[in-house]
Amino acid sequence: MGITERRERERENLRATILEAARELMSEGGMDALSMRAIAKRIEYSPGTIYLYFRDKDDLIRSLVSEAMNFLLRYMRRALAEAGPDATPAQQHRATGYAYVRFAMENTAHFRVMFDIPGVAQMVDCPEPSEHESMPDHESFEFVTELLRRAVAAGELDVPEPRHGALVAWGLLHGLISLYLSGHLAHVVENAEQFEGLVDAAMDSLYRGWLPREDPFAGAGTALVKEEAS
Amino acid sequence: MGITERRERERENLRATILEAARELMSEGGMDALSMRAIAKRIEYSPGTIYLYFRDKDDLIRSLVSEAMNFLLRYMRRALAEAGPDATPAQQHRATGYAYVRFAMENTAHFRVMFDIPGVAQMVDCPEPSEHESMPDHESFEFVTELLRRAVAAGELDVPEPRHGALVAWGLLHGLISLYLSGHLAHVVENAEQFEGLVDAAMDSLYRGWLPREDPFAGAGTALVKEEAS
DNA sequence: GGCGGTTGCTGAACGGTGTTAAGTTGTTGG
DNA sequence: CCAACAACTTAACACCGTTCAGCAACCGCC
Repeated sequence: MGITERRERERENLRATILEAARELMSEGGMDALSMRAIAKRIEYSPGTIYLYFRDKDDLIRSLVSEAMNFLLRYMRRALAEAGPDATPAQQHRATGYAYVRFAMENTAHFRVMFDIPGVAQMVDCPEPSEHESMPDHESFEFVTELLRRAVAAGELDVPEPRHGALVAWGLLHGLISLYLSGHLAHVVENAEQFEGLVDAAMDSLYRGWLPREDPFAGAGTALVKEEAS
Repeated sequence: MGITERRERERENLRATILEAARELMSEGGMDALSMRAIAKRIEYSPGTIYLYFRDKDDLIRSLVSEAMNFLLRYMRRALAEAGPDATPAQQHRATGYAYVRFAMENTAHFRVMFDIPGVAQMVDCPEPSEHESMPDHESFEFVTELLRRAVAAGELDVPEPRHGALVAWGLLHGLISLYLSGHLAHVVENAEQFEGLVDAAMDSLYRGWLPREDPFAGAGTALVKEEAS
């Protein structure tokens, strides 16, 4: 059965080659440069060949996103490892946040294909059953939530609802990155360093809101800024 | 000179008609449905005609974005008016935040064209000199910053750097909306009401971090969660 | 009144896109 | 040895943004 195995291997090989070419094109020229014909030309195959390995362009992008998700996960794991074994849960959470930002800065094209394309989330979430391994999208999210939960258990933070808290932190960083990458902050933050400062300030604001209070009555102050009219 | 004026009026009229058709197509079928040919068919003109009123598809989109920006601004002004004349600055700030979210929910297509398309910010920022009235993009941003500054002046909030603070609030809401609209929160927040709850929680976290503290030493706790290794 | 020039618009074309179906190889198994 | 199959190509289809020659209808002017 060595022959059929070699066939299988070669088949997987071409599939990987296609994905690699797609990844390169995306990184080099953005999403516009990612066309089926361009991929075909780069790997020196006919455009039709790609459709023997991917049902769709969407299918191909789905694989690209899945790849990028795993890549992001590695960023976060590495940040966790670099934070050291005696880092507190809150420190670990902050480290994963920075990893998210760093991933977006160092792999802008991947970040964009993950989050800019409408409907890509549904695509990755529900592939045809057993098509490919499911995405680590909310796997990593659950992981971050767990960090927050541990920080609460340790008395380090006071997050009313860790699930919400994780979402808030994610949204905060994601929004800042998104606005920065799309150029809407061009008039406010001029370069990457300034943006890092902004991220720092954002995290400070967030964690300061989550600090446990000695004064048991201090929490009531929140109502101050709550809107009364719906 | 009534004739040339009528000509001018008719010209502007067709321009407006084109924009209206584009707006409708965008709202109905998303960004994919917004093609020059589809616009032409809808207004019953030849595709080439559009190029007599807009240099580019980008130019057309730029106008669409400019429109949407003004629309968003109206949302925020209205929210401010509805908040009442005796609303505190912080309450006003929160109201504009909700207006931002409401705008995104009720005009998803407009929101997308404003923020999803790469490079649209630069397009709107620097149109050819005196092409059209400049965008209210960071006009509204400056306005929100001012609200925050006033809240600080009134002793209602303690925001170290209002400019950063406004960005953080913007990023937080924008990120949550962006993630929600792209479907990445589908597994965590199931419907619009849950999302509103999430927005509430996010705002609570944010403002809680900005509450002024009686205890002058409490602020030092922020360092607790700051990462030491770079 | 007729005429040159301008204006507003058309329709076809060009090169690009994703996608598919028929056709062409080369290999393999009975 | 030949039928079946797999991998791949080729050519087409329908769409896209964009351009440009041409064509009526109208303008001011002689």
